[in-house]
Amino acid sequence: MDAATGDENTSRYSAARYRTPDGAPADIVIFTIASSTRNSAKKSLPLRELQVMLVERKKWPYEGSWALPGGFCNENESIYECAMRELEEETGVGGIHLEYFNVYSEPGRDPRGWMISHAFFALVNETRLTNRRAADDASDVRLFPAAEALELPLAFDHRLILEDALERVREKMLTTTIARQFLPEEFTISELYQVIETVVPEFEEKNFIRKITSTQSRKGILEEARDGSGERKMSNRYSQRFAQLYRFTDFQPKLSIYS
Amino acid sequence: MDAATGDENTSRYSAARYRTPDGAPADIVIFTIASSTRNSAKKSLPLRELQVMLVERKKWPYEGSWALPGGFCNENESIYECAMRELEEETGVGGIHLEYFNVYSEPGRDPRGWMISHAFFALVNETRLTNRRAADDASDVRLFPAAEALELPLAFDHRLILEDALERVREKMLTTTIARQFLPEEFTISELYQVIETVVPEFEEKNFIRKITSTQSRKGILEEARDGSGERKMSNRYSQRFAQLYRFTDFQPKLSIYS
DNA sequence: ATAATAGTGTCTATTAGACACTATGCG
DNA sequence: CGCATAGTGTCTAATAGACACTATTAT
Repeated sequence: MDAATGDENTSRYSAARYRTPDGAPADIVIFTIASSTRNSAKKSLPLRELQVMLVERKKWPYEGSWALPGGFCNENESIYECAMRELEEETGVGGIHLEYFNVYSEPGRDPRGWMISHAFFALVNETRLTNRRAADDASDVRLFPAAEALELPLAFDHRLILEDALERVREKMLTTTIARQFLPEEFTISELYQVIETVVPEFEEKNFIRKITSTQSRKGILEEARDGSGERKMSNRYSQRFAQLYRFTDFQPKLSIYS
Repeated sequence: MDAATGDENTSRYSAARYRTPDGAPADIVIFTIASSTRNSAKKSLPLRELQVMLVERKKWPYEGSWALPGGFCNENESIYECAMRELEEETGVGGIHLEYFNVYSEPGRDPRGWMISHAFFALVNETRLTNRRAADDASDVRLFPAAEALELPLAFDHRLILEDALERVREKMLTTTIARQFLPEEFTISELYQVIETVVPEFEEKNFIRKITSTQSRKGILEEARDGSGERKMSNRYSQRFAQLYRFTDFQPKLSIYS
Protein backbone atom coordinates (compact mmCIF):
# COMPACT_ATOMS: atom_id res chain seq x y z
CA MET A 1 0.00 0.00 0.00
CA ASP A 2 1.43 3.32 -1.04
CA ALA A 3 1.10 4.81 2.43
CA ALA A 4 3.22 5.04 5.54
CA THR A 5 2.22 3.01 8.53
CA GLY A 6 1.72 4.28 12.05
CA ASP A 7 -0.28 7.43 11.57
CA GLU A 8 -3.54 6.15 12.99
CA ASN A 9 -4.46 9.39 14.68
CA THR A 10 -4.55 11.70 11.71
CA SER A 11 -6.32 11.54 8.42
CA ARG A 12 -3.61 13.35 6.47
CA TYR A 13 -0.20 12.08 5.60
CA SER A 14 2.67 14.44 6.26
CA ALA A 15 6.17 13.74 5.03
CA ALA A 16 7.52 15.86 7.84
CA ARG A 17 6.84 13.06 10.30
CA TYR A 18 9.07 10.56 8.52
CA ARG A 19 12.71 10.24 7.68
CA THR A 20 12.82 10.86 3.94
CA PRO A 21 15.54 10.33 1.34
CA ASP A 22 18.19 13.03 0.97
CA GLY A 23 18.08 12.93 -2.78
CA ALA A 24 17.13 10.97 -5.87
CA PRO A 25 20.06 10.96 -8.26
CA ALA A 26 20.25 9.47 -11.72
CA ASP A 27 23.49 7.96 -12.99
CA ILE A 28 24.08 7.38 -16.65
CA VAL A 29 26.37 4.83 -18.24
CA ILE A 30 27.23 6.10 -21.69
CA PHE A 31 28.69 3.48 -23.96
CA THR A 32 30.32 4.14 -27.26
CA ILE A 33 32.41 2.10 -29.64
CA ALA A 34 35.63 3.78 -30.64
CA SER A 35 37.03 2.84 -34.02
CA SER A 36 40.64 3.16 -34.97
CA THR A 37 41.95 2.35 -38.42
CA ARG A 38 44.53 -0.36 -38.56
CA ASN A 39 47.65 0.78 -40.32
CA SER A 40 47.77 -1.93 -42.91
CA ALA A 41 48.68 -1.54 -46.51
CA LYS A 42 45.25 -2.48 -47.75
CA LYS A 43 41.81 -1.35 -46.71
CA SER A 44 40.66 -3.19 -43.65
CA LEU A 45 38.02 -3.18 -40.95
CA PRO A 46 38.79 -0.79 -38.10
CA LEU A 47 39.70 -1.96 -34.62
CA ARG A 48 36.75 -1.41 -32.35
CA GLU A 49 36.65 -1.04 -28.60
CA LEU A 50 33.80 -0.61 -26.17
CA GLN A 51 34.26 2.55 -24.16
CA VAL A 52 32.43 4.23 -21.34
CA MET A 53 32.27 7.88 -20.38
CA LEU A 54 33.43 8.96 -16.95
CA VAL A 55 33.77 12.36 -15.28
CA GLU A 56 36.25 13.40 -12.67
CA ARG A 57 34.71 14.55 -9.40
CA LYS A 58 35.68 18.03 -8.21
CA LYS A 59 34.07 17.90 -4.79
CA TRP A 60 33.63 15.84 -1.69
CA PRO A 61 32.88 12.98 -1.58
CA TYR A 62 35.27 11.02 -3.76
CA GLU A 63 36.99 14.22 -4.87
CA GLY A 64 39.37 13.38 -7.67
CA SER A 65 37.80 10.00 -8.39
CA TRP A 66 36.25 9.04 -11.68
CA ALA A 67 32.49 8.61 -11.61
CA LEU A 68 29.54 8.06 -13.88
CA PRO A 69 27.89 11.23 -15.14
CA GLY A 70 24.62 12.02 -13.44
CA GLY A 71 22.92 14.33 -11.02
CA PHE A 72 20.01 15.00 -8.77
CA CYS A 73 16.40 14.92 -9.79
CA ASN A 74 14.29 18.01 -9.35
CA GLU A 75 10.77 17.93 -8.01
CA ASN A 76 9.26 19.06 -11.30
CA GLU A 77 10.76 16.38 -13.50
CA SER A 78 10.68 12.62 -13.80
CA ILE A 79 13.78 10.55 -13.27
CA TYR A 80 13.92 9.96 -16.99
CA GLU A 81 13.80 13.66 -17.73
CA CYS A 82 16.48 14.16 -15.12
CA ALA A 83 18.75 11.63 -16.82
CA MET A 84 18.17 13.22 -20.22
CA ARG A 85 18.89 16.68 -18.84
CA GLU A 86 22.05 15.63 -17.05
CA LEU A 87 23.28 13.76 -20.08
CA GLU A 88 22.72 16.84 -22.22
CA GLU A 89 24.33 19.13 -19.66
CA GLU A 90 27.39 17.02 -19.11
CA THR A 91 28.03 15.62 -22.56
CA GLY A 92 25.95 17.69 -24.98
CA VAL A 93 24.38 14.52 -26.30
CA GLY A 94 20.62 14.57 -26.75
CA GLY A 95 17.86 12.63 -28.40
CA ILE A 96 19.41 9.23 -27.96
CA HIS A 97 18.49 5.75 -26.79
CA LEU A 98 18.36 6.03 -23.01
CA GLU A 99 17.18 3.11 -20.97
CA TYR A 100 16.43 2.69 -17.32
CA PHE A 101 17.87 -0.50 -15.92
CA ASN A 102 18.14 -0.55 -12.13
CA VAL A 103 17.90 1.19 -8.79
CA TYR A 104 20.69 1.35 -6.23
CA SER A 105 19.55 1.76 -2.67
CA GLU A 106 21.93 -0.07 -0.34
CA PRO A 107 22.10 1.85 2.93
CA GLY A 108 25.39 3.73 3.17
CA ARG A 109 26.09 3.77 -0.55
CA ASP A 110 26.49 7.56 -0.48
CA PRO A 111 28.29 9.39 2.37
CA ARG A 112 26.15 12.47 1.74
CA GLY A 113 23.10 10.72 3.11
CA TRP A 114 20.25 8.49 2.09
CA MET A 115 20.43 8.49 -1.69
CA ILE A 116 18.46 6.15 -3.89
CA SER A 117 20.07 6.26 -7.28
CA HIS A 118 18.51 5.40 -10.63
CA ALA A 119 20.71 4.04 -13.32
CA PHE A 120 20.32 4.43 -17.07
CA PHE A 121 22.45 3.37 -19.94
CA ALA A 122 22.89 5.03 -23.28
CA LEU A 123 24.48 3.85 -26.49
CA VAL A 124 25.99 6.62 -28.54
CA ASN A 125 27.66 6.62 -31.90
CA GLU A 126 31.20 7.80 -31.39
CA THR A 127 30.88 10.63 -33.90
CA ARG A 128 28.39 12.37 -31.62
CA LEU A 129 30.77 12.21 -28.70
CA THR A 130 34.02 13.13 -30.42
CA ASN A 131 32.47 16.24 -31.98
CA ARG A 132 31.13 17.34 -28.66
CA ARG A 133 34.32 16.69 -26.75
CA ALA A 134 36.35 18.62 -29.27
CA ALA A 135 33.92 21.52 -28.85
CA ASP A 136 34.22 22.22 -25.15
CA ASP A 137 37.51 20.48 -24.45
CA ALA A 138 36.36 19.32 -21.04
CA SER A 139 39.42 17.69 -19.60
CA ASP A 140 37.45 16.22 -16.71
CA VAL A 141 35.30 14.13 -19.04
CA ARG A 142 36.93 11.13 -20.67
CA LEU A 143 36.20 7.94 -22.48
CA PHE A 144 37.73 4.81 -20.98
CA PRO A 145 37.85 1.35 -22.43
CA ALA A 146 35.18 -0.60 -20.53
CA ALA A 147 37.70 -3.12 -19.21
CA GLU A 148 39.90 -0.31 -17.93
CA ALA A 149 37.01 1.52 -16.27
CA LEU A 150 36.18 -1.60 -14.30
CA GLU A 151 39.67 -1.54 -12.80
CA LEU A 152 39.47 2.08 -11.65
CA PRO A 153 38.52 3.00 -8.08
CA LEU A 154 35.23 4.56 -9.13
CA ALA A 155 33.21 6.80 -6.82
CA PHE A 156 30.26 5.45 -4.83
CA ASP A 157 29.01 2.05 -6.04
CA HIS A 158 29.58 3.06 -9.63
CA ARG A 159 31.69 0.02 -10.33
CA LEU A 160 28.69 -2.18 -9.49
CA ILE A 161 26.44 0.00 -11.61
CA LEU A 162 28.86 -0.25 -14.49
CA GLU A 163 29.06 -4.03 -14.17
CA ASP A 164 25.28 -4.30 -14.18
CA ALA A 165 25.02 -1.97 -17.15
CA LEU A 166 27.54 -4.03 -19.08
CA GLU A 167 25.62 -7.21 -18.39
CA ARG A 168 22.38 -5.60 -19.47
CA VAL A 169 23.83 -4.12 -22.64
CA ARG A 170 25.31 -7.49 -23.59
CA GLU A 171 21.96 -9.16 -23.16
CA LYS A 172 20.22 -6.40 -25.11
CA MET A 173 22.81 -6.56 -27.87
CA LEU A 174 21.83 -10.16 -28.58
CA THR A 175 18.08 -9.91 -28.06
CA THR A 176 17.20 -6.55 -29.58
CA THR A 177 18.43 -4.41 -32.44
CA ILE A 178 20.31 -1.88 -30.27
CA ALA A 179 23.37 -2.62 -32.38
CA ARG A 180 21.86 0.04 -34.64
CA GLN A 181 22.78 2.67 -32.04
CA PHE A 182 26.44 2.06 -32.73
CA LEU A 183 26.12 1.81 -36.49
CA PRO A 184 25.45 4.24 -39.31
CA GLU A 185 22.07 4.03 -41.03
CA GLU A 186 23.55 1.71 -43.63
CA PHE A 187 26.25 -0.75 -42.80
CA THR A 188 27.86 -3.92 -44.00
CA ILE A 189 27.38 -7.32 -42.42
CA SER A 190 30.98 -7.27 -41.26
CA GLU A 191 30.45 -4.01 -39.42
CA LEU A 192 27.40 -5.41 -37.68
CA TYR A 193 29.28 -8.54 -36.75
CA GLN A 194 32.14 -6.50 -35.40
CA VAL A 195 29.87 -4.35 -33.26
CA ILE A 196 28.22 -7.39 -31.71
CA GLU A 197 31.61 -8.95 -31.10
CA THR A 198 32.93 -5.78 -29.50
CA VAL A 199 30.14 -5.69 -26.94
CA VAL A 200 29.79 -9.45 -26.48
CA PRO A 201 33.29 -10.92 -26.83
CA GLU A 202 32.07 -14.52 -26.67
CA PHE A 203 29.73 -14.00 -29.62
CA GLU A 204 30.61 -16.23 -32.50
CA GLU A 205 28.55 -17.19 -35.51
CA LYS A 206 30.15 -18.93 -38.36
CA ASN A 207 28.30 -18.37 -41.57
CA PHE A 208 26.91 -15.14 -40.14
CA ILE A 209 26.13 -13.76 -43.59
CA ARG A 210 24.14 -16.86 -44.42
CA LYS A 211 22.00 -16.64 -41.37
CA ILE A 212 21.36 -12.96 -41.42
CA THR A 213 20.47 -12.91 -45.08
CA SER A 214 18.80 -16.20 -45.84
CA THR A 215 17.22 -17.49 -42.67
CA GLN A 216 13.51 -17.02 -42.71
CA SER A 217 13.17 -16.42 -39.00
CA ARG A 218 15.90 -13.81 -38.78
CA LYS A 219 15.94 -11.95 -42.04
CA GLY A 220 13.06 -9.71 -41.02
CA ILE A 221 15.34 -7.50 -38.96
CA LEU A 222 17.54 -6.41 -41.86
CA GLU A 223 16.87 -5.22 -45.37
CA GLU A 224 19.16 -4.42 -48.26
CA ALA A 225 19.84 -0.71 -48.74
CA ARG A 226 18.73 0.52 -52.14
CA ASP A 227 19.09 3.85 -53.90
CA GLY A 228 16.40 5.90 -55.62
CA SER A 229 16.26 3.73 -58.71
CA GLY A 230 16.03 0.51 -56.74
CA GLU A 231 19.64 -0.50 -57.25
CA ARG A 232 21.28 -2.24 -54.33
CA LYS A 233 23.71 0.02 -52.54
CA MET A 234 27.23 -1.23 -52.02
CA SER A 235 30.25 -0.01 -50.14
CA ASN A 236 33.97 -0.63 -50.44
CA ARG A 237 34.84 1.31 -47.31
CA TYR A 238 36.54 -1.65 -45.72
CA SER A 239 37.50 -3.84 -48.61
CA GLN A 240 38.44 -3.92 -52.22
CA ARG A 241 35.41 -5.88 -53.18
CA PHE A 242 32.15 -4.00 -52.79
CA ALA A 243 29.91 -5.22 -50.01
CA GLN A 244 26.15 -5.02 -49.80
CA LEU A 245 24.86 -2.36 -47.44
CA TYR A 246 22.04 -3.20 -45.06
CA ARG A 247 19.73 -1.26 -42.77
CA PHE A 248 17.65 -2.34 -39.81
CA THR A 249 13.93 -2.60 -40.38
CA ASP A 250 11.45 -1.57 -37.71
CA PHE A 251 10.76 -5.19 -36.94
CA GLN A 252 11.55 -6.29 -33.40
CA PRO A 253 11.49 -10.06 -33.20
CA LYS A 254 9.77 -11.73 -30.27
CA LEU A 255 11.98 -14.36 -28.74
CA SER A 256 10.73 -17.38 -26.87
CA ILE A 257 12.30 -20.37 -25.21
CA TYR A 258 9.19 -22.35 -26.14
CA SER A 259 9.75 -21.38 -29.76
CA MET B 1 27.89 13.25 -11.56
CA ASP B 2 26.35 12.06 -8.33
CA ALA B 3 26.33 15.52 -6.76
CA ALA B 4 24.01 18.49 -6.68
CA THR B 5 24.98 21.55 -8.62
CA GLY B 6 25.14 25.06 -7.31
CA ASP B 7 27.03 24.71 -4.04
CA GLU B 8 30.26 26.38 -5.12
CA ASN B 9 30.87 28.07 -1.80
CA THR B 10 31.09 25.05 0.45
CA SER B 11 33.09 21.89 0.27
CA ARG B 12 30.44 19.72 1.92
CA TYR B 13 27.16 18.67 0.49
CA SER B 14 24.13 19.17 2.70
CA ALA B 15 20.74 17.74 1.80
CA ALA B 16 19.15 20.51 3.87
CA ARG B 17 19.83 22.99 1.08
CA TYR B 18 17.83 21.10 -1.50
CA ARG B 19 14.27 20.05 -2.01
CA THR B 20 14.35 16.30 -1.39
CA PRO B 21 11.81 13.56 -2.08
CA ASP B 22 9.06 13.05 0.48
CA GLY B 23 9.36 9.28 0.38
CA ALA B 24 10.59 6.26 -1.53
CA PRO B 25 7.78 3.70 -1.70
CA ALA B 26 7.85 0.24 -3.20
CA ASP B 27 4.78 -1.19 -4.89
CA ILE B 28 4.43 -4.88 -5.52
CA VAL B 29 2.36 -6.57 -8.18
CA ILE B 30 1.61 -10.07 -6.98
CA PHE B 31 0.42 -12.41 -9.67
CA THR B 32 -1.07 -15.79 -9.10
CA ILE B 33 -2.93 -18.25 -11.25
CA ALA B 34 -6.19 -19.44 -9.76
CA SER B 35 -7.34 -22.87 -10.80
CA SER B 36 -10.92 -24.02 -10.67
CA THR B 37 -12.01 -27.51 -11.59
CA ARG B 38 -14.44 -27.74 -14.43
CA ASN B 39 -17.50 -29.68 -13.46
CA SER B 40 -17.39 -32.18 -16.23
CA ALA B 41 -18.17 -35.84 -15.97
CA LYS B 42 -14.63 -36.90 -16.79
CA LYS B 43 -11.31 -35.78 -15.42
CA SER B 44 -10.22 -32.63 -17.12
CA LEU B 45 -7.71 -29.80 -16.91
CA PRO B 46 -8.72 -27.01 -14.55
CA LEU B 47 -9.73 -23.58 -15.73
CA ARG B 48 -6.93 -21.16 -15.02
CA GLU B 49 -7.05 -17.43 -14.61
CA LEU B 50 -4.35 -14.84 -14.03
CA GLN B 51 -5.09 -12.89 -10.89
CA VAL B 52 -3.50 -9.98 -9.13
CA MET B 53 -3.58 -9.03 -5.47
CA LEU B 54 -4.96 -5.66 -4.43
CA VAL B 55 -5.57 -4.04 -1.07
CA GLU B 56 -8.25 -1.56 -0.14
CA ARG B 57 -6.95 1.77 1.10
CA LYS B 58 -8.18 2.90 4.50
CA LYS B 59 -6.78 6.41 4.45
CA TRP B 60 -6.36 9.53 2.43
CA PRO B 61 -5.47 9.69 -0.37
CA TYR B 62 -7.62 7.41 -2.47
CA GLU B 63 -9.45 6.19 0.63
CA GLY B 64 -11.65 3.26 -0.33
CA SER B 65 -9.84 2.64 -3.62
CA TRP B 66 -8.07 -0.55 -4.49
CA ALA B 67 -4.31 -0.29 -4.72
CA LEU B 68 -1.21 -2.39 -5.11
CA PRO B 69 0.34 -3.59 -1.88
CA GLY B 70 3.46 -1.72 -0.90
CA GLY B 71 4.88 0.79 1.50
CA PHE B 72 7.63 3.18 2.32
CA CYS B 73 11.29 2.36 2.46
CA ASN B 74 13.21 2.90 5.66
CA GLU B 75 16.64 4.44 5.76
CA ASN B 76 18.27 1.23 6.97
CA GLU B 77 17.05 -1.05 4.20
CA SER B 78 17.36 -1.33 0.45
CA ILE B 79 14.34 -0.95 -1.79
CA TYR B 80 14.43 -4.68 -2.40
CA GLU B 81 14.39 -5.43 1.32
CA CYS B 82 11.54 -2.98 1.67
CA ALA B 83 9.52 -4.78 -0.99
CA MET B 84 10.20 -8.15 0.64
CA ARG B 85 9.21 -6.83 4.04
CA GLU B 86 6.02 -5.20 2.81
CA LEU B 87 5.07 -8.30 0.88
CA GLU B 88 5.57 -10.41 3.97
CA GLU B 89 3.70 -7.96 6.17
CA GLU B 90 0.73 -7.56 3.90
CA THR B 91 0.37 -11.05 2.48
CA GLY B 92 2.45 -13.38 4.64
CA VAL B 93 4.27 -14.58 1.56
CA GLY B 94 8.05 -14.85 1.79
CA GLY B 95 10.99 -16.36 -0.02
CA ILE B 96 9.60 -15.96 -3.49
CA HIS B 97 10.60 -14.70 -6.91
CA LEU B 98 10.53 -10.92 -6.60
CA GLU B 99 11.75 -8.79 -9.42
CA TYR B 100 12.33 -5.09 -9.78
CA PHE B 101 11.01 -3.76 -13.04
CA ASN B 102 10.53 0.00 -13.08
CA VAL B 103 10.49 3.34 -11.33
CA TYR B 104 7.57 5.76 -11.32
CA SER B 105 8.49 9.38 -10.84
CA GLU B 106 6.09 11.57 -12.81
CA PRO B 107 5.65 14.83 -10.89
CA GLY B 108 2.26 14.87 -9.19
CA ARG B 109 1.75 11.11 -9.19
CA ASP B 110 1.15 11.16 -5.44
CA PRO B 111 -0.88 13.88 -3.71
CA ARG B 112 1.09 13.37 -0.50
CA GLY B 113 4.15 14.90 -2.08
CA TRP B 114 7.19 14.04 -4.16
CA MET B 115 7.20 10.27 -4.17
CA ILE B 116 9.40 8.18 -6.40
CA SER B 117 7.97 4.72 -6.39
CA HIS B 118 9.76 1.47 -7.16
CA ALA B 119 7.77 -1.36 -8.65
CA PHE B 120 8.34 -5.09 -8.25
CA PHE B 121 6.43 -8.05 -9.43
CA ALA B 122 6.08 -11.43 -7.80
CA LEU B 123 4.72 -14.71 -9.07
CA VAL B 124 3.17 -16.85 -6.40
CA ASN B 125 1.69 -20.29 -6.51
CA GLU B 126 -1.93 -19.98 -5.52
CA THR B 127 -1.63 -22.50 -2.69
CA ARG B 128 0.64 -20.10 -0.80
CA LEU B 129 -1.88 -17.29 -1.08
CA THR B 130 -5.06 -19.20 -0.34
CA ASN B 131 -3.57 -20.66 2.82
CA ARG B 132 -2.48 -17.29 3.99
CA ARG B 133 -5.72 -15.56 3.16
CA ALA B 134 -7.71 -18.21 5.01
CA ALA B 135 -5.48 -17.64 8.02
CA ASP B 136 -6.02 -13.98 8.69
CA ASP B 137 -9.24 -13.42 6.78
CA ALA B 138 -8.26 -9.94 5.74
CA SER B 139 -11.29 -8.66 3.95
CA ASP B 140 -9.41 -5.67 2.58
CA VAL B 141 -7.02 -7.87 0.62
CA ARG B 142 -8.39 -9.57 -2.47
CA LEU B 143 -7.40 -11.32 -5.61
CA PHE B 144 -8.84 -9.89 -8.81
CA PRO B 145 -8.69 -11.33 -12.30
CA ALA B 146 -6.03 -9.28 -14.08
CA ALA B 147 -8.48 -8.09 -16.72
CA GLU B 148 -10.89 -6.94 -14.03
CA ALA B 149 -8.20 -5.14 -12.04
CA LEU B 150 -7.31 -3.11 -15.11
CA GLU B 151 -10.87 -1.80 -15.23
CA LEU B 152 -10.92 -0.66 -11.60
CA PRO B 153 -10.21 2.96 -10.65
CA LEU B 154 -6.95 2.08 -8.91
CA ALA B 155 -5.18 4.47 -6.57
CA PHE B 156 -2.27 6.63 -7.75
CA ASP B 157 -0.78 5.49 -11.08
CA HIS B 158 -1.20 1.87 -10.11
CA ARG B 159 -3.11 1.07 -13.26
CA LEU B 160 -0.05 2.08 -15.28
CA ILE B 161 2.20 0.06 -12.99
CA LEU B 162 -0.06 -2.94 -13.38
CA GLU B 163 -0.06 -2.61 -17.15
CA ASP B 164 3.71 -2.41 -17.23
CA ALA B 165 4.00 -5.39 -14.88
CA LEU B 166 1.71 -7.44 -17.08
CA GLU B 167 3.75 -6.62 -20.15
CA ARG B 168 6.94 -7.55 -18.37
CA VAL B 169 5.58 -10.79 -16.98
CA ARG B 170 4.34 -11.78 -20.42
CA GLU B 171 7.75 -11.18 -21.91
CA LYS B 172 9.44 -13.07 -19.07
CA MET B 173 7.01 -15.95 -19.38
CA LEU B 174 8.19 -16.57 -22.92
CA THR B 175 11.89 -15.87 -22.47
CA THR B 176 12.67 -17.36 -19.07
CA THR B 177 11.48 -20.31 -17.03
CA ILE B 178 9.38 -18.27 -14.59
CA ALA B 179 6.46 -20.52 -15.50
CA ARG B 180 7.93 -22.72 -12.78
CA GLN B 181 6.75 -20.20 -10.18
CA PHE B 182 3.16 -21.06 -11.00
CA LEU B 183 3.69 -24.82 -11.26
CA PRO B 184 4.37 -27.61 -8.82
CA GLU B 185 7.84 -29.17 -8.88
CA GLU B 186 6.61 -31.81 -11.29
CA PHE B 187 4.00 -31.11 -13.90
CA THR B 188 2.61 -32.35 -17.15
CA ILE B 189 3.21 -30.70 -20.49
CA SER B 190 -0.45 -29.71 -20.62
CA GLU B 191 -0.18 -27.90 -17.34
CA LEU B 192 2.85 -25.99 -18.54
CA TYR B 193 1.09 -25.12 -21.77
CA GLN B 194 -1.94 -23.94 -19.86
CA VAL B 195 0.11 -21.71 -17.59
CA ILE B 196 1.84 -20.05 -20.51
CA GLU B 197 -1.48 -19.59 -22.25
CA THR B 198 -3.06 -18.08 -19.15
CA VAL B 199 -0.41 -15.40 -18.90
CA VAL B 200 0.12 -14.88 -22.63
CA PRO B 201 -3.27 -15.40 -24.30
CA GLU B 202 -1.86 -15.16 -27.82
CA PHE B 203 0.59 -17.96 -27.18
CA GLU B 204 -0.01 -20.88 -29.48
CA GLU B 205 2.25 -23.75 -30.35
CA LYS B 206 0.88 -26.66 -32.20
CA ASN B 207 2.88 -29.79 -31.57
CA PHE B 208 4.01 -28.32 -28.25
CA ILE B 209 4.85 -31.76 -26.87
CA ARG B 210 7.05 -32.47 -29.84
CA LYS B 211 9.04 -29.32 -29.50
CA ILE B 212 9.48 -29.38 -25.80
CA THR B 213 10.54 -32.99 -25.75
CA SER B 214 12.44 -33.59 -28.95
CA THR B 215 13.86 -30.30 -30.15
CA GLN B 216 17.54 -30.12 -29.55
CA SER B 217 17.67 -26.43 -28.87
CA ARG B 218 14.81 -26.40 -26.37
CA LYS B 219 14.86 -29.69 -24.58
CA GLY B 220 17.53 -28.56 -22.15
CA ILE B 221 15.04 -26.66 -20.03
CA LEU B 222 12.93 -29.67 -19.09
CA GLU B 223 13.71 -33.17 -17.90
CA GLU B 224 11.52 -36.17 -17.24
CA ALA B 225 10.70 -36.72 -13.58
CA ARG B 226 11.91 -40.10 -12.32
CA ASP B 227 11.44 -41.93 -9.05
CA GLY B 228 14.11 -43.52 -6.86
CA SER B 229 14.49 -46.57 -9.06
CA GLY B 230 14.82 -44.54 -12.22
CA GLU B 231 11.31 -45.23 -13.46
CA ARG B 232 9.60 -42.37 -15.24
CA LYS B 233 6.96 -40.72 -13.09
CA MET B 234 3.50 -40.37 -14.52
CA SER B 235 0.31 -38.65 -13.45
CA ASN B 236 -3.35 -39.14 -14.26
CA ARG B 237 -4.48 -36.06 -12.36
CA TYR B 238 -6.10 -34.54 -15.40
CA SER B 239 -6.80 -37.45 -17.65
CA GLN B 240 -7.55 -41.11 -17.82
CA ARG B 241 -4.38 -41.88 -19.63
CA PHE B 242 -1.24 -41.35 -17.58
CA ALA B 243 0.92 -38.44 -18.62
CA GLN B 244 4.65 -38.04 -18.22
CA LEU B 245 5.69 -35.66 -15.46
CA TYR B 246 8.45 -33.14 -16.14
CA ARG B 247 10.52 -30.76 -14.06
CA PHE B 248 12.52 -27.70 -15.00
CA THR B 249 16.27 -28.07 -15.07
CA ASP B 250 18.56 -25.28 -13.88
CA PHE B 251 19.38 -24.44 -17.46
CA GLN B 252 18.48 -20.92 -18.56
CA PRO B 253 18.73 -20.66 -22.32
CA LYS B 254 20.38 -17.63 -23.87
CA LEU B 255 18.24 -16.20 -26.60
CA SER B 256 19.55 -14.24 -29.54
CA ILE B 257 18.05 -12.64 -32.60
CA TYR B 258 21.28 -13.40 -34.42
CA SER B 259 20.91 -17.04 -33.45
C1' DA C 1 50.59 -11.58 -57.07
C1' DT C 2 48.70 -10.58 -52.64
C1' DA C 3 46.07 -8.99 -48.90
C1' DA C 4 41.73 -8.47 -46.98
C1' DT C 5 37.16 -8.72 -47.16
C1' DA C 6 32.76 -10.58 -49.59
C1' DG C 7 30.26 -14.06 -50.88
C1' DT C 8 28.76 -19.02 -53.03
C1' DG C 9 28.38 -24.34 -53.63
C1' DT C 10 27.39 -28.31 -51.71
C1' DC C 11 26.64 -31.65 -48.44
C1' DT C 12 24.29 -33.87 -44.28
C1' DA C 13 21.73 -34.09 -40.19
C1' DT C 14 18.28 -31.86 -37.80
C1' DT C 15 14.12 -29.29 -37.29
C1' DA C 16 9.56 -27.19 -38.08
C1' DG C 17 5.12 -27.73 -39.05
C1' DA C 18 1.13 -29.95 -40.52
C1' DC C 19 -2.30 -33.37 -39.88
C1' DA C 20 -4.13 -37.65 -39.23
C1' DC C 21 -3.86 -41.25 -36.42
C1' DT C 22 -3.59 -44.36 -32.17
C1' DA C 23 -3.64 -44.98 -26.85
C1' DT C 24 -5.72 -44.97 -22.24
C1' DG C 25 -9.18 -45.63 -18.97
C1' DC C 26 -13.44 -44.71 -17.01
C1' DG C 27 -18.38 -43.85 -16.48
C1' DC D 1 -19.23 -46.26 -26.72
C1' DG D 2 -17.62 -41.56 -26.14
C1' DC D 3 -15.06 -38.17 -23.66
C1' DA D 4 -10.86 -35.86 -22.56
C1' DT D 5 -6.30 -35.95 -22.47
C1' DA D 6 -1.72 -38.12 -24.09
C1' DG D 7 1.04 -39.28 -27.43
C1' DT D 8 2.92 -41.27 -32.33
C1' DG D 9 3.58 -41.80 -37.64
C1' DT D 10 4.69 -39.81 -41.53
C1' DC D 11 5.48 -36.53 -44.78
C1' DT D 12 7.72 -32.20 -46.83
C1' DA D 13 10.12 -28.04 -46.76
C1' DA D 14 13.22 -25.39 -44.36
C1' DT D 15 17.32 -24.80 -41.57
C1' DA D 16 21.81 -25.25 -39.29
C1' DG D 17 26.34 -25.93 -39.63
C1' DA D 18 30.50 -27.16 -41.72
C1' DC D 19 34.04 -26.40 -45.02
C1' DA D 20 36.02 -25.58 -49.22
C1' DC D 21 35.77 -22.70 -52.76
C1' DT D 22 35.38 -18.43 -55.82
C1' DA D 23 35.10 -13.10 -56.37
C1' DT D 24 36.86 -8.39 -56.20
C1' DT D 25 40.24 -4.83 -56.59
C1' DA D 26 43.81 -1.42 -54.90
C1' DT D 27 48.48 -1.68 -54.30
